[in-house]
Amino acid sequence: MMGKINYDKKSADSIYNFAKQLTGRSLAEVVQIPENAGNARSRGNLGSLIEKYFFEHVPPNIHLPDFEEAKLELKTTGLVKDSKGNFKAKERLVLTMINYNSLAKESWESSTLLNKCRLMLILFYFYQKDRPVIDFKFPIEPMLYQMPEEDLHIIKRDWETIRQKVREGRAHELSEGDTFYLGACRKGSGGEDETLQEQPFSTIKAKTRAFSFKQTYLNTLIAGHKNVAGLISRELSISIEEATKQKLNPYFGKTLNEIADDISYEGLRYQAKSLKHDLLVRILSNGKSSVPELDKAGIEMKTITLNKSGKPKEHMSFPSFKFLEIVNEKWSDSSFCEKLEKKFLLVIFQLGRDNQERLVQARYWNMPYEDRNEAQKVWEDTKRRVALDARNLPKASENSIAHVRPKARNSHDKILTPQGDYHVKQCFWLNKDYLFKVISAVA
DNA sequence: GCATGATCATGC
DNA sequence: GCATGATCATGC
Repeated sequence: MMGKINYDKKSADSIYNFAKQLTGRSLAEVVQIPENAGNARSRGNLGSLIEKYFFEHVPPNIHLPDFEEAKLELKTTGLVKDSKGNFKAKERLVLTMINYNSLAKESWESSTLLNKCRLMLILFYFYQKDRPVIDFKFPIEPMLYQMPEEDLHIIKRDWETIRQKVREGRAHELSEGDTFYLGACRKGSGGEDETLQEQPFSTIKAKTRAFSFKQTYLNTLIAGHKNVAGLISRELSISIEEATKQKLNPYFGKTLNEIADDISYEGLRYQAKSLKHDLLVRILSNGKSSVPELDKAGIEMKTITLNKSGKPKEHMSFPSFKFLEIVNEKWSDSSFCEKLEKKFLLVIFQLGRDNQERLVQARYWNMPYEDRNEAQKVWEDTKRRVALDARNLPKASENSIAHVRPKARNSHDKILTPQGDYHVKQCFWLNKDYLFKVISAVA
């Protein structure tokens, strides 16, 4: 245990410096946690334990920053390691609960969210399954987070998008795909016994939601590349949509060959089926292999190629699922559900009479609520049928929106089914007829 | 011509 | 070694 250094509750810097004592240590290594703290020692909320035993501080009401005088909100959030051993966010960062009735009346400047979370001290612990929370180490320095100028206008607009949906009486239709960095995430049980909330402009009750920073956005903060110069011009503070359009503008109407020439891309010989996607990533990132702004917002870029008559040539695939997992999964926790709640950047190519594909359109889209419900039916049906016979799954002709088909390296790329045999890997696909409807609708 | 099954090259 | 973002190929 360390000698106790005092801190000044009125000073964010002082609180920040005090918090640094945790770096490289666990809570239990820094302060004595009473034995009688009971369950809290092992499974309690680490954030509350930090407040109580480390800061010895009692926060005011939930609408104010935890350190009211310093206008500083304290957050404690988990890290895990990715396959390369780098830290990434275990989950999204919940900022504050949404009250639909008051949100509808708020302005951004006087909002509960900004008032509470304008300045945050974020403590990152390394999550380890089955260990007591007081033994989780804090492997990296705490972060004093103030919304960066180049992110602020995007977060503000996200907030306005959410408020707008509430003002339209559509709080029950909210989805994380509505927005870029700030999400309205589900909060609470989510099961059959979920308590739903009133909303001001509709009699339909809505799921309990909270404002949160998307996991993808948090990841970029952790990776420390939030300041990389990329898609967005800081001076202009333009929207992500506008920045995308500007980047792609020179290439509309051009063939793949012409585009590749323009950006000195040598890879056209290459036969990967992701050629167009790869080309676009290079354009949007100025030659790099990822686009930080799309990553931050968790945006899925998908290409659609139209045949000569203007209809999509192919269905749209998603990552494969595992037979043994889907049978025990819940729709709201499934990766297909998570994907469909995202925002998509659809980049459209069209095959011309000369058999050349040209870039014709780029648009943002997220899947409407009713369509997500329809996709859920396909998913539920798939779950049910996998348990009965993994070789008999929903076909494209059975539903207007989605179906299931193979997605594998080849016919030998198989995994175990509940029936005990091996069958080629499958994934969910959005039907091309549905995609045609999507891109035909006025933006 | 469409529905379904099979497969590509790449990057991590 | 495998997931990824897709396109190719075949049979009806």
